[in-house]
Amino acid sequence: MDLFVSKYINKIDKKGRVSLPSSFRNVLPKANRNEIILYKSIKTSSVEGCGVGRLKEIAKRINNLDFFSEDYDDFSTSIFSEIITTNIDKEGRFLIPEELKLYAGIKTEAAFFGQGHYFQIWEPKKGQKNTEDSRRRLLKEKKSLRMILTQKK
Amino acid sequence: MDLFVSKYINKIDKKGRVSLPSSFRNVLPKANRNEIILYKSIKTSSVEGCGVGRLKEIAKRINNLDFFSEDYDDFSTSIFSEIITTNIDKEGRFLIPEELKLYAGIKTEAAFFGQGHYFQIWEPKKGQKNTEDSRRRLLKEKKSLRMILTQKK
DNA sequence: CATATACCCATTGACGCCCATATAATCCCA
DNA sequence: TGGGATTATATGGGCGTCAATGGGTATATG
Repeated sequence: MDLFVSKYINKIDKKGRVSLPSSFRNVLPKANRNEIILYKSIKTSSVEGCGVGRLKEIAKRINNLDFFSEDYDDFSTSIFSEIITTNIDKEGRFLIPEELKLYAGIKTEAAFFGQGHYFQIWEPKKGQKNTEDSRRRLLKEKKSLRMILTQKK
Repeated sequence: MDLFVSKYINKIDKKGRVSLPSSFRNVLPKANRNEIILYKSIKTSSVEGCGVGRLKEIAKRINNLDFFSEDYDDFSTSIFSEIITTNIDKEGRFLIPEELKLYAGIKTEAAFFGQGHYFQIWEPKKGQKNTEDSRRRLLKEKKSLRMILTQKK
């Protein structure tokens, strides 16, 4: 499985370390298995994360923009300067920077939610609520849900 | 990681020295790890910096502009004639030239913003404001943001 | 000679690496 | 197939190393 799936709740120890769920670690390419990137979610109060490979693709796209345009600066500021790289230790743990923990309201426990090509880290209760809200919204639109699930390509 | 990412705020000591963030130093090629180039940002009141290798890339970008346009002269004058090379000492510190500090309004602290293939140095508060403004502009253009972030492949 | 800059050394706190344990999952063989 | 043995995962803690910072002294440069 090369996608981030499922949900896990892990503890944050005194030093601020938290285990990246084992199944998430296995999604990372063997080459860069000891490094991930974290950033504030744009739409939710959670932290999002993924492997560095995804960042390199984004870098490539930004680099193709007009170098002297305002957009170029905006993208590179909003993306590169807000991204934080974190190292994963031999036990599979990493540190969530203080600023990001604050943004997501995370204190002693972190809830990891697989999102396919990336994952989200929530304060457990907020994450739970988000799941419920999101499911409720989805049920209101069964039609479009069916469309996605039955789509042939 | 071979890109300048994240944000760091470092102090400038009495002698005017400031540490280049460790993760930024690691982006520089092992060969020229003790030298960077600095110049005034064209579009913002910040100082931009990068490894010496990046110069060639900048030259190429400018070369792609219309040779007879005003922009060509302006960019090439503004950038090339104003570039300053600076040495990094054994502790990873360097001096920001007085003129550049003045240009960016930097006094006692320097905020380093990763920008992918280069970085910016801001007076912390101005840098903070720039980040917010830039993010605001981008959110107005959700479409283009999605274009950059969406992974297809 | 005066100022600026490079080199050396010291301090502090954060982080990485190592080792240890408990619990859970998996395996393996009688 | 059952149950003990092995392995993996999550978690806790000690300790050495490194990054950021401060300061003294030598060296250079005009």
